[in-house]
Amino acid sequence: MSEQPRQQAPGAYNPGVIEPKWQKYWAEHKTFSVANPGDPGFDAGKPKHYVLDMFPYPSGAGLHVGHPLGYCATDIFCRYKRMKGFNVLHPMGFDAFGLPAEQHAIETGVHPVVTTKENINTYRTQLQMLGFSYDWDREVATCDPPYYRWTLWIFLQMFNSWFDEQADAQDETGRAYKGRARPIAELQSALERGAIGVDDALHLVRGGAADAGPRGLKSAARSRKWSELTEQERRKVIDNQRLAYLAEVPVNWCPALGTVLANEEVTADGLSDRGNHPVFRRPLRQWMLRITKYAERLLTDLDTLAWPEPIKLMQRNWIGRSEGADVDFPIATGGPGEPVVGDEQAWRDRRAADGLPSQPEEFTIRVYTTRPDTLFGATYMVLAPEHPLVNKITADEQREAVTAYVKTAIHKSELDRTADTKEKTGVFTGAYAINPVNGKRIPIWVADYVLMGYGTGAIMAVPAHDERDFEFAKEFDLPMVAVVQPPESWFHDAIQRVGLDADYCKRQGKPNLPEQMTKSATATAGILGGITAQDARAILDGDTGWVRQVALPIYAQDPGIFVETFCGEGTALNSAGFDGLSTGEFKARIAAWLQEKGLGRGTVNYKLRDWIFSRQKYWGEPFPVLHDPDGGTMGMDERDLPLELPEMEDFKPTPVADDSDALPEPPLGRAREWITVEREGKTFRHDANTMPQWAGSCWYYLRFCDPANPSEGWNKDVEKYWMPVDVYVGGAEHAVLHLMYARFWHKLLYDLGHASTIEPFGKLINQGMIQAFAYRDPRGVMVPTDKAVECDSGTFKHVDTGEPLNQVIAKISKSLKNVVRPDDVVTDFGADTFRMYEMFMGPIEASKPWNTRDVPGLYRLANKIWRLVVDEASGELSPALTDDQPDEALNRMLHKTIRKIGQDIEAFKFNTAIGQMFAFINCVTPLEKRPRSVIEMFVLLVSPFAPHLGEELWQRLGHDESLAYQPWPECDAELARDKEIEIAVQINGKVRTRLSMPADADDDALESAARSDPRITAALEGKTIRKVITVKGRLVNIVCGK
RNA sequence: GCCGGAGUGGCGGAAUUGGCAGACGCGCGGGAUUCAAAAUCCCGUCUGGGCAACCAGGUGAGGGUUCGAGUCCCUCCUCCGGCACCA
Repeated sequence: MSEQPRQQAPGAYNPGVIEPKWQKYWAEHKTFSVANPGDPGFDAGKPKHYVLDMFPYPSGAGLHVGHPLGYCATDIFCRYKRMKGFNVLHPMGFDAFGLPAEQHAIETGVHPVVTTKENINTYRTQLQMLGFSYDWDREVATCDPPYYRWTLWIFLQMFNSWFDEQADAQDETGRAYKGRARPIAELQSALERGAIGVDDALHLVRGGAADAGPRGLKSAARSRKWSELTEQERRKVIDNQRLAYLAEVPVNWCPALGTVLANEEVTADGLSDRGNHPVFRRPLRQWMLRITKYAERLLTDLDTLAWPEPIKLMQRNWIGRSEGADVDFPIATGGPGEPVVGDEQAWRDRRAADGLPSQPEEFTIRVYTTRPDTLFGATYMVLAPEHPLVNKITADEQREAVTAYVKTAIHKSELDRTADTKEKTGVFTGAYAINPVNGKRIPIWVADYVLMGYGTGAIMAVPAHDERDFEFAKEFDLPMVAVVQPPESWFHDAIQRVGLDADYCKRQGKPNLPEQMTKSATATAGILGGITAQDARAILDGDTGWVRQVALPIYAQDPGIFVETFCGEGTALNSAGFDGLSTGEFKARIAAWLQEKGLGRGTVNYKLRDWIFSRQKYWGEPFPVLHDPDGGTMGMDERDLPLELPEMEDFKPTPVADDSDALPEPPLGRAREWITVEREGKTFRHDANTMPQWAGSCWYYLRFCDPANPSEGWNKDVEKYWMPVDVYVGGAEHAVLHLMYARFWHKLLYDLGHASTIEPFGKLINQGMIQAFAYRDPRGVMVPTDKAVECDSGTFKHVDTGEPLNQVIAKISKSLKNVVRPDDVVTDFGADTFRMYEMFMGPIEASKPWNTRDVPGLYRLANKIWRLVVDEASGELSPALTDDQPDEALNRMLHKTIRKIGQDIEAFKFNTAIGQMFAFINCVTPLEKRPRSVIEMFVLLVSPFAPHLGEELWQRLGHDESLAYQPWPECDAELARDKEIEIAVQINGKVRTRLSMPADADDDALESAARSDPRITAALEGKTIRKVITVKGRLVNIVCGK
């Protein structure tokens, strides 16, 4: 640190002394511990406020200056709220399970428990050093058995619940909605009573992984009564409905980390969120949480939250609700390789004769589409490589090609499969389906541009009106039929911008058409045939008239001639009885029509997937279940919780090759004694997986309410008092991870009666990222900060090479060596200065660069505040302090400051609140006499920002008690009011002069004052006044002409 | 590609939501104090012209609405964040 402050005078401001003093005082007096309802000392007369920080993962590096940004904000807010008379719950804890500790253990052999404890101690020391007013009695760490006991307990609640989509439910305000979780026992009894049929219980919402589950059972148990099912079948029916369930699903397998990852933990590049290792798809039997059942509520309840709109939007996009239709496409009869049997008429006849929807379920392909209005344009179908029907329908002569394709597609990493090239690949299966709306036979392909994870894993392809299908059809020369007529402007645009597709025309026997078209109008006319040269000219000029006569017929006949496809809304075409309908009307009608014809139904679909909840790791919560030898799984008895992790020394995953089919064995699998449980002569096994990092943070805000409760996760009454969290502050990187998962758990707990609100977090504030300077060499390569040196006046050079460097703003990262630790700043300037600097940097939500150069400005502020009270030379109270009453001007400044700081804290605008402190200081410092009452109030105003300084000055001003619960100063609006204000006088919108006017001067007074001002009369000389606009308290604008 | 957010002095940022652009801080320049320095205090600091009062221009670029635009509308550029073959 270049600028070392020094203390000389005995009474000089010395944060190195006063800060530890007050931190000790707060700890000893438990100043910030807050009582729960029912506890001694609880004050029921006060309103509550629950202010929560996103608790940190205690990494080995300790806090850097980015972490405390949000913590400073909430601390100021909490201190303010206490002074405003609230019971404030402000806890802190540690999200302590997770990969890095385990990685570290593998590298160093130090047990995660040890490193985690050490890191937590470091974090706690750093946080206390910054003077945050947490209630440390409520500290929790998610890796402590007394904590994760209840994480397991919540898991058991999920395991022992099902989601009843028909159930009536209401939120805490009484608003009614459908669908909620219920105990699984209620499903069982309903099945026994026959209140729910087996078929209903088997009806599984798509998107749940169980959909791909026991297909055999599905048809075997279908249409049978509960009493007719075997015990095993019954158990499968029940297990299929649990909100926590086991399923074999394609997962994101990361060999380098030796674990499976959630979709949310895999980046767009197909790399692991943590560590950037490649991730592969492979099927594994996994614990899943049925978050998809909550998709609708997670979506609609966003509207009730005071969250930043961009975060809500990210969640909406992640949930990805869309409306469309499911349509069943029968597989063509006669079987693969056999002669074509069905044509349109034959198919219709058969349907009519049978009065039935075509074929048994096993021989239809169900697709989901958001554009059922384009059904008549479906000219082929595509199955995802993982689709279960691929194998069944593939014709013998295509089998080899299909198998090879499927194999490579499935083993492709996410990276390859979503690579930017997006070149379409695929293989024909040899089989055909019947387009159910017109009976046309259409080929069925397999292609990896269709994803098993979305919709039904199969699509109807409408190349004329879908970009991907269009590309695919062009690649493989599949037929296209236009069924939506685009608006005229589209034709102009398409032809002018991208023209016609030369290659396509060549392949289709229309050689060089676009090339020649552009040459001359006559050539165009010749090529298109049947149109005049004039029309052709019009096409080239992009004139309007030609669309209906020329462009549309070409398009209707073969949309492939155009380079682009039309995916927008228009008017139906080539769609039998639906021709002429707008896309909207068509969509509205077709759902009912499909249903009536037994071909499909309107559906809602979500992108949200069920949550893959197992990790093949040691350092996480173990699953509170027992697997029996028959393959069944039962939840542990709640009384046996917690299930503690076994002692282990080696956490390495069993190595498995990237593309091997061998199952990876998690470290827990090697803890033989722990994992096997003998009971009633049978050998049960615990699960070798653990829960993902997010589990513990899904409910920590509930434990904070009642952290020491030994017999429950939290007491219901206490929860009811504190919840919901009123203000939640943390980084935007959790927009779709933690914030979605926690909402899901909370809703589930609400359904089961363990939580009293449908949402856990009321107001959410996303703190911005603190960045730091970094340096870029002439080639654009980033250079670590310690390799850069400042030359004269703002230019930088490389230490070794001497090359000039550009100073840029970058993320704080170890590799750039631009990490700034708060410890150094606290050592040099004190925590109060650190806090005020972070708050003064800019708006809390904005990203902004740390600049150590700016810190002394806030240190100066702290010193100036100090000197208002203390005489530096003697260490006594400043002789300028008097018992006089403040004059009018000083009172105005004081009350304006009270108002501004209070308003700004409420609005989380701490930067401008500190700006006001500067203004106050600049006003008061020069005064020779400073009324003590005014200074005392100011000390209170400053104290949330600089609490150590505040307490010390408060004490020196003669108060025995901490100021933490002193009433916040009240603003007297009358005293704060300006009597005289400056009015701008404009001529034609340009300020010509300023007048001092009484604050309450009316429009007439303003206008006449403006008109009589000599400068204005001079400027208006020879001009006619057209209009005069007056804005009370602001300005007068005189509009005039020559 | 799609969806968000943001572009204001040398730097961080203000601007009562359509009303005096650049508050406040940093930095820089000048001065006071000091044997000297640190610390502290005072003055100046958007750009161009003028000794000055003052004049002209100015909020990423271009257009528009308005008495008046950093703020609202249209087109475009740049940076940051999210999603990405989602049928």
